[in-house]
Amino acid sequence: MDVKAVEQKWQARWEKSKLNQFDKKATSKPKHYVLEMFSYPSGAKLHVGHWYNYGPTDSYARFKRMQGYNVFQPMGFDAFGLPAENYAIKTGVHPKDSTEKNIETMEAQLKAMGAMFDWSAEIKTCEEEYYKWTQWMFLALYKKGLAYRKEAPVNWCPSCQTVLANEQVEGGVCERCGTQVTRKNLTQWFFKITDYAEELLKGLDELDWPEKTKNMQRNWISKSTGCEIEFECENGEKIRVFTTRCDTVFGVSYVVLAPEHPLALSLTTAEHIEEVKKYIEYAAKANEIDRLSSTREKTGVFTGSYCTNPVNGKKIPIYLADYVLASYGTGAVMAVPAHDERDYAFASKYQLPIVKVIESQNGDTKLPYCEDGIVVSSIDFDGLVGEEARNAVASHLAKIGKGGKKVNYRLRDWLVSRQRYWGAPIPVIHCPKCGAVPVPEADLPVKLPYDVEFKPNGSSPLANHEKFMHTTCPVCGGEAQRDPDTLDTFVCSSWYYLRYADPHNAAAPFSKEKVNKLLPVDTYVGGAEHACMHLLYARFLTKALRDMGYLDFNEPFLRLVHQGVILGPDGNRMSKSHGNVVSPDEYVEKYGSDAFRLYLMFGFSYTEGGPWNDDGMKAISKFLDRVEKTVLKIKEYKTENGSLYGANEKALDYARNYAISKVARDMETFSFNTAIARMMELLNAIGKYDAFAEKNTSFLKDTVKDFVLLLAPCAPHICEELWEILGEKNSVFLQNFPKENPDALVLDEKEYAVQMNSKIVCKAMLPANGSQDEIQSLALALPEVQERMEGKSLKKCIVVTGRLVNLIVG
RNA sequence: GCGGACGUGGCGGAAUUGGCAGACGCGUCGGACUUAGAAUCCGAUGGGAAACCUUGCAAGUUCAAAUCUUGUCGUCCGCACCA
Repeated sequence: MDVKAVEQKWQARWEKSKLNQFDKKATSKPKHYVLEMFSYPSGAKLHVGHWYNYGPTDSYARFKRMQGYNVFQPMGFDAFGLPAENYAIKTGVHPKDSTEKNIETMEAQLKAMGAMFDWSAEIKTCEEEYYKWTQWMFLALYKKGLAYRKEAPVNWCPSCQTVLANEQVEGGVCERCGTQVTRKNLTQWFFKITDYAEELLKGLDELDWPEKTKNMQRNWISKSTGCEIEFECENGEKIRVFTTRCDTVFGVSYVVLAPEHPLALSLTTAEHIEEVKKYIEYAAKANEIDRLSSTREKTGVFTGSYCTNPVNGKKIPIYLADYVLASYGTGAVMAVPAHDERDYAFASKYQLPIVKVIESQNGDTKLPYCEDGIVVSSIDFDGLVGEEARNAVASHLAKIGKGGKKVNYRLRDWLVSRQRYWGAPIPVIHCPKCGAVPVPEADLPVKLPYDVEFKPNGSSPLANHEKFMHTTCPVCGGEAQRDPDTLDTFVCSSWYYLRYADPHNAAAPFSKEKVNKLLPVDTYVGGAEHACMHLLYARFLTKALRDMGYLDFNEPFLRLVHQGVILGPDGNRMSKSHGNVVSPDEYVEKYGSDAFRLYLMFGFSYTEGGPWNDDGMKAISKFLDRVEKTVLKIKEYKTENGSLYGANEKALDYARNYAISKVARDMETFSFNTAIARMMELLNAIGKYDAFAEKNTSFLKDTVKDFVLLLAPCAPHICEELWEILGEKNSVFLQNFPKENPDALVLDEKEYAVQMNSKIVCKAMLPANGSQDEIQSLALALPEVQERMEGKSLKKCIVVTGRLVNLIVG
């Protein structure tokens, strides 16, 4: 078969007949929205990772289609972003030009893959008709009070020359370029994702997502239930601390503020001011180096002030220390050295009192003792344990007006402004009189100008574009400046799956009706690296849009699958420096798109991935050759012996229906490797039956047809061709996926493993549905059993119907 | 440090969820067809001469463990002073 010609033939036919498009009219079929994470138009060509994401998932989509679903599978490009801009800085090619060119080549390649993408719904996030609505999203959130601007210590990547969201910092390092991130106090735009912390956490329980991913999100949101306690200072200021261990409040020996705490300076006495200022400076610098290590030696400084422990009136010194984070809880903690390792280390170093107020229930209390235990030396609360003690203390604090129960989350608000060029401009105007004013919706989009000097200089490239920056205030009409920042590209990708439902709507981001009909996404497939970024942001935006009345569902992605990673043949991650990059093109050229896709499905467990192997590629190609040969041979047979149905036919019928039932199950669970293994078995069974001199050829032909239908989602071009060769007129993808005939799967006898005292003695054909007694007596009658029964008697017999019988003798 | 996942032939990987470990395929070996090779087809293939031994290692529960429990080693990932 001329694979190339066959691929082109069918791709052209599919396009002409609009076979790949979602049927907007069909109402009787249930919809199924299959989505692959859209790609960033980098470099020029699709890499193995793209094929591995899109190929098998497309086979899943085709499978669902043949099962009778109205499948929607769109594709688009996440086109804004840093790489294009960095490339521009290096080469001088404008990001818009390089991006558009890259998209063009990638479109052609994606089409050559033969996936049933509905290109009529294509999205490119860098186009005005799309980013207009990204800006609209920003304004909608702003109006709802979910977008705000504030000065805060933020993450700054010195290499990318922009601020980053918390989620984009991995271990203190920029997620993109690996540069150490520094901290800066800057005024930036944030989305109030924290308003949804609880729902984002709870919603995970309902989702059909990998547990690991759900746990990563849980971990990232990190809910902690505790208590806020107010310590009043001598000068009347009040310090609120957050603690999960209010049962230790009688053991507080000092209070610590983060160096950035707003009260840090006002609480410092004249005597200590020099030292404190020096420490704050030191801490700011230390922040930049590493405040990451928990093994780092604790440092701090005394402010000279004292506050009062609300439960016992004790006078308590106030310290500053950088082991307390300004951004979590209240930025202040009560230190209980006896029952917290960090406080213990600090107190030991600065010779602060260590007061034991918890005792281990088994009597052995070695400090610092950080487990739950019996409260001691705490007046009314003595004798209470753990949660019980915490409840009692919390309600006491509430009663005296000094605090009470409080829930905290580790999740921070999403910082969305970026000091870069290639993104959607933030639709805000800064007026000297009116402050930050949103751009009226009618004026959207705020167009990204083309002629911009985008060499980074620490400020936003747009800031230097006079024409862009200069504008008038929509409120007062006076002279004003545009916001020079652009939106994080994760904002663009946090709603694209909604736009696909209504991609050409010029009046709104999408119609509520269309989105409610097509969403949520039923099956979403993409890399695991987005667990705490894209996948979290998209959930947030969906919930926010729901609360604003734009849609009626709670979660965007009902089911999530992560594909694994294909490594180089040497087992390392593919990279140019390793010299182990496998380029799909050569293989597609040599073996065809179907063979390449099929190898990716068969050679790995889909969610695991693994090292590339050339021999496996050849093996799959051989399998496809055998398929073709078999079909060509059997198609020539005259249909005869239609009523012949003996043991051989029964065996082939079993193989056929066994394959049908297993393939359907395995395709559903993305177990593509085993699905294809079952098809190989069926092909072997077909070959075996074909070797018989006397055979029922019309039955054989039907079986071969079923085989082609089973394989069609995985090898779409070749199976279309074979389907046509078999004399069929309509596309194989308009056929129903075969359904198994349960009768054919019923066997009279099955091979049982016969065990005596749990050791296998022999194997025997016994009634498939025999009763306990029946199987037992048949087993006992077996010669191999009789032999070993001499002088022994049966104590017990275990029968697993259809599989095994275990005779316990003694 | 905390949390999670994983560990099965020479290799990629299966195992109806506690029921014959090693499906399917690669590789290897043998054979057929060939002057020969390539391709193709057929057969064998966890180890061991055998009793038997085998799912990282060591215990345990069970009639029965790759699967459950505990400990231990190793690999990978996530979080990292979160009070």
